[in-house]
Amino acid sequence: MMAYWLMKSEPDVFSFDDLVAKTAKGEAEEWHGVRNYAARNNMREMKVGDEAFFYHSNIGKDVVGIMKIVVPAHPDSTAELNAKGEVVWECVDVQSVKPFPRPVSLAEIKATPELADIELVRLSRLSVSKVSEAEWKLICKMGGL
DNA sequence: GCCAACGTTGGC
DNA sequence: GCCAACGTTGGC
Repeated sequence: MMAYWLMKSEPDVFSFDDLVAKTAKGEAEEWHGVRNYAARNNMREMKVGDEAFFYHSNIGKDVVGIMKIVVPAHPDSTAELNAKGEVVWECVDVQSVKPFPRPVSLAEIKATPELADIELVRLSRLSVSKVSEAEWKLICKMGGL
């Protein structure tokens, strides 16, 4: 079964446009740098073909587009090993699917009663969160898709 | 720049 | 295993 996700990135570090440019060249982006177990566990659950919202945190604070998982969870090449020499941190690889004609802001999401339970709001510090099918469809609609 | 919400660390 | 202290994220 297909699942939906939301992944945050600070656009001055890596933006949706950066992902679109990479995808246009036929490359995928390794979503490295996640150092939180709940976020990692979510990435471990992702399957190739799952779709995720790209959220710009700090700057913009809006959902700007859709991406897809193209490689399932694998060791994060930027992560250090733990004391036992084990890889603790993992990441998936993603490519862009399409931008939203109109970005959906965090303020709009918070102002929408149907989205009151979305993890983006409920677990505000989690950088990789789950999105229900109903939430996904509504946010796509709000974004003009 | 501040602060709330959480996660992590380390002493006991 | 508990909990205080501290660090980080991210919105405001």
